[in-house]
Amino acid sequence: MAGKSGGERPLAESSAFRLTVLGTHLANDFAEHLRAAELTPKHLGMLTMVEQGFATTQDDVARLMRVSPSLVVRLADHLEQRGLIDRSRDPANRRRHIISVTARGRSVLDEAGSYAATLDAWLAESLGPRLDRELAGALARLMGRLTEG
Amino acid sequence: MAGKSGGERPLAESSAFRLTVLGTHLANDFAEHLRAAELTPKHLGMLTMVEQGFATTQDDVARLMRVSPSLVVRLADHLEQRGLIDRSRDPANRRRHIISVTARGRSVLDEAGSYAATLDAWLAESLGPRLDRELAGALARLMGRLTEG
DNA sequence: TATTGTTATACTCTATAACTATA
DNA sequence: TATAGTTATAGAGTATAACAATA
Repeated sequence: MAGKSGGERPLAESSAFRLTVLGTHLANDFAEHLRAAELTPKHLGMLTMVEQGFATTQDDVARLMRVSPSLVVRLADHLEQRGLIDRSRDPANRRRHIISVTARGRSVLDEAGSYAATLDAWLAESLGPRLDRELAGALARLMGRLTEG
Repeated sequence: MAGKSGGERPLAESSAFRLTVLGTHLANDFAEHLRAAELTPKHLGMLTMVEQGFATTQDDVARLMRVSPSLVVRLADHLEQRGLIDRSRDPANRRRHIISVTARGRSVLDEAGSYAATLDAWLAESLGPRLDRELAGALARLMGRLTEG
């Protein structure tokens, strides 16, 4: 009886597990939508982290998104080639690249936001007004935890 | 002014976008934890869908998880080799493989559930009792939508 | 002719390791 | 000696297409 049916809640009822399932489904939706622009959800994530001011260098992005620095190079190359970000040396520390989102990058974010609104509408329709508002509140809090720590 | 700053909520405040970010982070945590057992989050997802009765054949799994049938073959091979599922022909329709979770499979799910509980604890600690309960309610509803449709 | 599953193949994503340049 | 970024390489994950078996 070593941890056999250990009294805990089953995996399928765990909020963490449910968040991964839902998150994966929605990430698939974003991926399909972004394919036309030759972008992936990770590109969008990086763009957002920079635009929101949570990351200003590639190193920031790597830590925040928990991906390898070499992947950030690829993402940044890709975004820069398409004119969605600018890279400039930090004069204070010439090892760093300071990333900024261009006007075209912001318009990509706007367009993605408008697609996100259609997904949000599906959520709202599934949840009804009260649960939808409660979900939004919880997610806002959790995003804060991710970007702070 | 073609959809420039189109009055919508910014991407970063979309619940759908936040769910993908959170879901990806948590999926990373699951992936790290599962690595020791040579399993991925997708293996766990398949195991759960079968154990919960939402999928009984490989085709069900493919549709429910939105992955290709050929990937399901690989996942099933992997799980079967480790004794976590059984595959048997459906006598009523000999094209189908009926999947069932073995005792060892259930103990893997139990162990994963106990890891999920530690992630849930982090969520609860971040949210406090009320938001945590509200999140759980919203997620339960949304999971229902995924498995029904 | 459509469904279920399988195999062969190729491609995308991502990490690791070795390297450059700054500090 | 440590940090930021890059390059080269290899591995994991996944889809597509062609196929076999059954309905």
